[in-house]
Amino acid sequence: MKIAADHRRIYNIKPGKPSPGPVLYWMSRDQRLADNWALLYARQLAERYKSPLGVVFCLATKFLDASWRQYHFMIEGLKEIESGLKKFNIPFFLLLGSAPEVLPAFIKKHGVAQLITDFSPLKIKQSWDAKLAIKIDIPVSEVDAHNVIPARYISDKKEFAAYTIRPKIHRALGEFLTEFPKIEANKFDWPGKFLKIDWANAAQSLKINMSVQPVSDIQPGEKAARAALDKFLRDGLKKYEADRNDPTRDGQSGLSPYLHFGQISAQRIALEVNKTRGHEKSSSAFLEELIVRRELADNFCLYEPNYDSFDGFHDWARTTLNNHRHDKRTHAYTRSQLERAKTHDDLWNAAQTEMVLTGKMHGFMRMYWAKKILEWTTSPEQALDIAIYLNDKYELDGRDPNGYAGIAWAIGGVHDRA
DNA sequence: ATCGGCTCGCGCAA
DNA sequence: TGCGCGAAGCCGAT
Repeated sequence: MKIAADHRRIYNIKPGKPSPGPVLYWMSRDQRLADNWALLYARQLAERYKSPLGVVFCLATKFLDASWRQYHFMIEGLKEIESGLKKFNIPFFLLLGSAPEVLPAFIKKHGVAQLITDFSPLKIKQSWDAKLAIKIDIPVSEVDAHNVIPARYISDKKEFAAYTIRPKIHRALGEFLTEFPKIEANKFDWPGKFLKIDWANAAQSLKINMSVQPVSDIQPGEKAARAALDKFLRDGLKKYEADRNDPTRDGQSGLSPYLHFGQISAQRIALEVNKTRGHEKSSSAFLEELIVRRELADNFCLYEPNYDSFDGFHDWARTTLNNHRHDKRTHAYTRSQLERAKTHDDLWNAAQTEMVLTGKMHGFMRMYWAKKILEWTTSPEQALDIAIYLNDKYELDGRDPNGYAGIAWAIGGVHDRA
């Protein structure tokens, strides 16, 4: 008996009756084969309609402020998916360009009958979905493969703070924090031959900043993600409660780059943490970060279109920030000075340098880092722009709802007390 | 260092 | 309508 994807994970972007023909999963945010509800659902449809199944990834020539560091991390993960899909009789296609630019022709050429995609609350993915939907005439469904509790299901509005979403999440966990079925090989062959993907050519198509180099001590991909999880379960979890907020210790999980690219499932991490025993305080603190705070960030971006601007802050926060627009700054720095870690503050410079060199900043330092940018620039709008620019350009886990929500918290009091 | 008063909107209980 | 409460609180008095 197969476990079907929960209907509450599925949202019809474009309703319609599927005709016979191939099922296509347009993979975007959830770049993995294991524990992926969008892939499982697509596989389920292919079984029901006795159809071939393919997976496509559309490589946009640029994505927000992503640089070669993040594209490299992502492309290495996608290479693993290309080879991994072979044993499931599912071809992997890489198209160069954004989905609304390149998918309609592909769908037409291959007679695709239904399209499945994964869920992201970010404006860029939502707008790709909408633009694509009006260009094609087949049904399109979105599956929330990223959240343990689907974002559209847990709440239909912008939550005020963690304490308003937390009880909803805890009530729903019993139903959603369940084991995944294993993906099985598809029974129906995709017609035609496939060329091996030319990854070098794909990299050359990018119009991005190539000077931010890949990092060497975080290995990309689904296998590396699982290894990092196993290491955390073995060595890190027991010290998590005590060490996580000390930037001089290695007390955090290090899983956020993998979570950001969907190279590991949060639900998988939660299941494995729940299998451990004896570190209840650490486990519950970690699950609060992994589930409540992460899914609160998705909720913020889904229901607040101004998640990356001043207008997304509460009235009381905008009032306060407006009242202090002309306060004298003891230090005022340009974006370039901040980017090059040229401030008077050794601690801030160290955090900034850590991010530039390693692609991550300790979570506790991120608060200090962002709040000082507000203090040392001439307007909250400028502070927000600079924080987002730096975060998106250097952090492996940038360009993520967590980043936008975290920066909005630091600069605009989002999810904080008034 | 510690303490108490304070913000203001949400959500539950009554 | 009242009341308790909030991610790593804020601030001034002692």
